[in-house]
Amino acid sequence: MNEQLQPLKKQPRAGKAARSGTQDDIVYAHIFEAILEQRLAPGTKLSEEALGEIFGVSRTIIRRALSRLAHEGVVLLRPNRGAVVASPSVEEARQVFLARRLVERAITELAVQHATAEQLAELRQMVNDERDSFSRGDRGAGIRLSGEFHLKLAEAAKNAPLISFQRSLVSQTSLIIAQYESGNRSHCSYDEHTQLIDAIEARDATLAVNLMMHHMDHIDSKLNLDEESASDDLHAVFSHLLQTKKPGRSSVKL
Amino acid sequence: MNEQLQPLKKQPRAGKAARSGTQDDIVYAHIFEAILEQRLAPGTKLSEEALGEIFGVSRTIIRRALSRLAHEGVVLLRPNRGAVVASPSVEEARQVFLARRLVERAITELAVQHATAEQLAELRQMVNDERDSFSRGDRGAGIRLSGEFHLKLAEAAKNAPLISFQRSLVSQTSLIIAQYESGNRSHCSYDEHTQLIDAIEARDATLAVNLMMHHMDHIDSKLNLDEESASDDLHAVFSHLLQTKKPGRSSVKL
DNA sequence: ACACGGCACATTGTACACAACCGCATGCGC
DNA sequence: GCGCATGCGGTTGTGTACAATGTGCCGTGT
Repeated sequence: MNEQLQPLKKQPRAGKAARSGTQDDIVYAHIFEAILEQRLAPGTKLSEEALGEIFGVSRTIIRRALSRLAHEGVVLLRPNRGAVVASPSVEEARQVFLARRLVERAITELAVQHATAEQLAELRQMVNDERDSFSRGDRGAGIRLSGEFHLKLAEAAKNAPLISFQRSLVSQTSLIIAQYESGNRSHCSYDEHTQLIDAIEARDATLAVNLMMHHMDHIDSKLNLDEESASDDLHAVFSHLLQTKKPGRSSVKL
Repeated sequence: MNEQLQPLKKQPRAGKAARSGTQDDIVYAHIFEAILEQRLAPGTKLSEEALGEIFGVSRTIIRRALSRLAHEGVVLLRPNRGAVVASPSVEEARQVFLARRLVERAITELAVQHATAEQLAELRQMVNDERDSFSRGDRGAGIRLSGEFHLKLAEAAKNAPLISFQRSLVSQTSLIIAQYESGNRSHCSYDEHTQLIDAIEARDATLAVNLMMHHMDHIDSKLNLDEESASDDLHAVFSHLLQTKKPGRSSVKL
């Protein structure tokens, strides 16, 4: 219960997604990463005090990070009752995907217009990183990098509100993928990402948009939203029974 | 400096936009309203302590409200340097309007599909309130209600992420209108709103979308973004010189 | 006279202490 | 035996003290 990390004051945190930034960012990134990698299951309670001890900061910092996560939809903040990892219902997942189609189409068109050579190079680099993660079998990093690819693409569209919205959608999508993805197939084939970059570099808006829409089709075709639609509510209802701090033994005694 | 309001603990706050909710909401709504009504000019510094005294709450509450306003883009939060009322540049305004066209189109299509009779009735009621405000000459309330109309429409679209995004876009749009609107024309003709409701009620998606797009055209044609485009960067740069707590005397001595 | 450096003030960032609230368990009454 | 009231533990909500940072002013040196 009180296994405490280093107070992370001086930790450069070269690893993973932890941006070198304020303590907020570090805590935020760590929790977010833990959620994406399913080390924190949907429904898990996120106690402020416990997190504060773990990261060696006060509840103030934790609270801000949780607030930010709640704003992006990956954490649910219940007044007077604490925060839990969000467990998006099938309906919520559908809404997120609908919104994403909309936004990705617009982003693609804008990126065709505005993407610079440098940005395209960065995008190609990200696809490489993504491929590496999958080849290493690091599923969590793969999901995260794949999301960051789409976020980077949004930056190429040069529209601040869309970037912000995309960030929220990508976060939620990652959570949904982590929760609903069927089988062991790679959820976001990097080949499609590469083709997309090619189309953007060729300034072929029609092709790029078509590729993106097919990409979206592939993503949600890999999720078994339809099948679980009946049991979904139950899963959400009972998910708090499955709080497993340690992996394994995650079943509930009946 | 220390003219303090009632501690607002027991104030039912029947007036205006102050929803009956937590203290956060009240402070948030008041500051937001003040910004829309231009009682707080863009660039004005929002000191936590001063606001705390004014509203009779501690800095904790103020800080949350400011954070929320910053999320919606109407307040700029500079680390270690406090919060100021955002002063969107022409470029930022263009980005917001681009995003809004996108979102409003989608919302309109979805609203045609999903709007209930009850929601349509509420929308008509809001148009009435809006007309009343303009006939009373209450420009701030008019801008706010007009924004709330578009937000209500988003709710009819039944897509949570879009609603959240629309809330942010509407807030920023309101600020832009307050800052850039030329002349004294009503900025958002309620006639167009009424026609839009009619088209939605008739389930005529094509007509509704056309009306909405024309509505968007009208809104930004009323702003003189183009004219100020040359001086805009300068305006943003020098806006901190114009911090006028008292109206009048807002010019900078050269 | 101007520029640079240091000091003092003001404001924000953080942590902590106390208060309020919720959920649960125990025990009483029916 | 069942249902409800009440007390208790724990968690969150809020206020406040202290630390850290940024800003502006003033003095000094060139």
